[in-house]
Amino acid sequence: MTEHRYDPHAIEPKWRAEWEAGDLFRTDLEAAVNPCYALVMFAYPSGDRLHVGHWYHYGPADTWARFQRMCGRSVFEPFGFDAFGLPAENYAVRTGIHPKDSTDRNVVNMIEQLKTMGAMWDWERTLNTSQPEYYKWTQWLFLELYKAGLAYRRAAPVWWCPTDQTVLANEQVLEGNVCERCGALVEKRGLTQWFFKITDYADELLDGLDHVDWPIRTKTLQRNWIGRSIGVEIDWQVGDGETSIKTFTTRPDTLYGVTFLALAPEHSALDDIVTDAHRAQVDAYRERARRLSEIERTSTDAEKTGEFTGAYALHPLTGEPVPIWVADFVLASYGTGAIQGVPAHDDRDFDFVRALNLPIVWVIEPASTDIGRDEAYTGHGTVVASGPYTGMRSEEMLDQVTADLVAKGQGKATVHYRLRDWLISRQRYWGAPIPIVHCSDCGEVPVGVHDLPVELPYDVDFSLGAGKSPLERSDAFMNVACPSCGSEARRDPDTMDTFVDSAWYFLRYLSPDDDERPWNRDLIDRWCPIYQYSGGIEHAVLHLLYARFMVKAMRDLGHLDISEPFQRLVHQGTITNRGTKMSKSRDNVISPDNYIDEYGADAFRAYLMFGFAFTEGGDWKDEGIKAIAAWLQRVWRLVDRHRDLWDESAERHGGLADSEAARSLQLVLHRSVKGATEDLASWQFNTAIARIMELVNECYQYAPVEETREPDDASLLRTAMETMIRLLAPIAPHLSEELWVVTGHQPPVVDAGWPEYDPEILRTEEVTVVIQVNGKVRDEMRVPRDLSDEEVEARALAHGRIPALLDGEQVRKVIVVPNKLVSLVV
RNA sequence: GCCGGGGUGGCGGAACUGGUAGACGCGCCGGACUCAAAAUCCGGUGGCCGCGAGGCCGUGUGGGUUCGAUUCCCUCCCCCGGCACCA
Repeated sequence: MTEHRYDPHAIEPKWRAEWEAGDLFRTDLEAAVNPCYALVMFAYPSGDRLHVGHWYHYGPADTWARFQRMCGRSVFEPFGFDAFGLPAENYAVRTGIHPKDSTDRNVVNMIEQLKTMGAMWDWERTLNTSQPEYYKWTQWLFLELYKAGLAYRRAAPVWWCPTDQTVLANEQVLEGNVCERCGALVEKRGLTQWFFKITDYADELLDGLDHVDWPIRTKTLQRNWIGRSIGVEIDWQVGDGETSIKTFTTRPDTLYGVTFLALAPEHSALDDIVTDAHRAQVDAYRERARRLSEIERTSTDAEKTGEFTGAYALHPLTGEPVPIWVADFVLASYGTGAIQGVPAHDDRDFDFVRALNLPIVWVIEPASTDIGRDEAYTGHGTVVASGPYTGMRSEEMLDQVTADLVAKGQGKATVHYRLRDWLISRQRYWGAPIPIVHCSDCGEVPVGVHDLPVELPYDVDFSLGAGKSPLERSDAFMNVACPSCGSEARRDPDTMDTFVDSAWYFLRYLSPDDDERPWNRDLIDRWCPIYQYSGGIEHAVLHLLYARFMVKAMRDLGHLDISEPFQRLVHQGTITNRGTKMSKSRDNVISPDNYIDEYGADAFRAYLMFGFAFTEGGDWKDEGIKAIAAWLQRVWRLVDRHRDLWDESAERHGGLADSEAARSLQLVLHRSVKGATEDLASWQFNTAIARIMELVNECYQYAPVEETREPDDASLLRTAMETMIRLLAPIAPHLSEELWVVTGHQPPVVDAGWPEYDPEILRTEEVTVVIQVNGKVRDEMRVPRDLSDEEVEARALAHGRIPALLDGEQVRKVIVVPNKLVSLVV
């Protein structure tokens, strides 16, 4: 028997070439059986080398997809590139290399490396958002939304990044004032920009979350971001009823606790209501507020300030006058820009009256009495000092007072959202041009569908202009005949947010070469919603929200029949090095290349799956990959040592050996299949591999190196190893393919079917039952399965040292958990 | 502050609906093989006490429910992520 060494570098390229030659991963989309669209978030080609993060995400995702295919499903696993965007453009500005050139080069290099992963990607169906064949349809989407009134242009205070020289969407501003892309501090500017009306879908975006199988964390992030507040708008008459002010509150049950109203400094009614005696101070206050940055104004630490307007509003229920203040902690952008001040039951209002020495009126008593009056009580409780409502539960009053206000015409039930419309225009070069023409006669005119794409010109000075889109410098691009009247007009110089590109790419994968329509509706009906999506949680309120919006909007415009794009979602964790995120500036980047050169792609994949819990990630350890590489060698040796079992000339025997060792192997075999099956299905790769390790260990136990085997044993051992190879196939695809052939089978192992287990075999004849005395484990016994409770109790009482432990004491209670334990209480 | 997630051996991490805590692996200790080492194969490995049988303790803290709690309830502490004058 010659020893054949496991050499990943010989095996891996060989099998990848075979798979490619056999067109193995080109899914027949029309003839799909039980379709499984396995989607990974596509890649951003900003560098040309894959990093550990790519492998950590894509390797396990492919393992999951391979598992599904082995289970008999038609699996579609595409890959593409999110190629437009800031990093490529900033790189271009820095180096002078055109973003198209660097991006195209990076894509080629990345594909080459991605192929070494041995994944099932269908490279015939790939896409690149920076290609006209793709962005033509991104522009088409824009026009569809525009026609439906879901894309509109308006002047608004928007976030501006001074470093990237462009506006940003709210979702791209982190921690209140940091650019998601470059980390610079952003500022507010009043600009005319394009928006998508995502707020029209706020309710559906919220409610739809109840019907998708996503991590709770992610759903919570989206829910908080959308921020639905159900409340009531209350009308306040000012003076003799000439003017009225609307406030928004979620707590109308505190209405009798109102001691002031406060308006945002930008509130439009201020000029009308302020009295002459207070006008100078109020104007000065407003001017001060205007000068303060958004950051300073919205800082929770800042001492609250305000100015009395001299005006009073009439309390809608009591008719009492309520002083009206202007205060900068009230935001013009939320609700009605005016609030009812209830210092007793709102933290901010409490701070406000503390700073300005205004009165406090308590109207809700907490259930517990140990709450002092040195802070606001924001919970619910019993209503006091509130006219006819006194004595009610505050929750009750909330509904009642809302109904009463509505009936009297002094209020209406309203819902407010934190979500704002999606700002999609960017003053940058490297993106899809907005397909709008500005005509001095006709105004904004959409480009005709047949004139799409509006091509992004290559030959443009893409250096950063002072707040202007680089495209604006290109007369060749800008000057165009008005599509409506034919007179000279100018194109919109902005490009679209790259999140527009990525909001629909998954629809395009199914028919990436179709130049007649953006997507093939029949195929989408068959393959969508996407059965399984995987990617980083950092997109929880960006890409994942935008894509959901886009699908819903396209459904309403009659282009789709689905309401949610992604049925199931998982997030990979992050791999760190020495406890911190890998980055070039920290000089702690782990390069996959070195490890793959040393251990092979299978070992690299397997390490990432075994060394971490997929959704958690963790710190890179060199010893970890060494260990898994050694284990793959161990697997190889196991099969290699027993090659003669598959010798054609040897006579094969059926039947199972009836020995203790054989029964044990049989049991572990079926237990491993069960465990690996369940764990792979739920992305628990580390435990799936643990189950396979147990099987390998058991095979070694069963056939120690020096021992000869009986023919019957050979049959069982052969089955065990063949099963083991198939269980390993999704994880280490190259090695498994090789072993599958070594053991006399036809490739590919990915179509060899998934092993099944026999639940009857797992139901062993004997079970170990634990005996507890007073809750402590004292002994255990082997008994026949499914023994009656009475018999188990009787045996336990007589077993081993149990009688001695009980020492004649009366057993007061006995609990029997069938086939597991018996608990004796004395 | 609010919302979400999490705290388990020296380490990575397991544990189904409450039922033997620590699977699997790393590391470490021991054995076999070897002139030797590496590699490999086999065994051991939560802590403390004990020659031993065995006992006690142990899943961030303190309490509770239960025959039995990593799991359920309450209190508090710490870590991670998100949101943050959103009314």
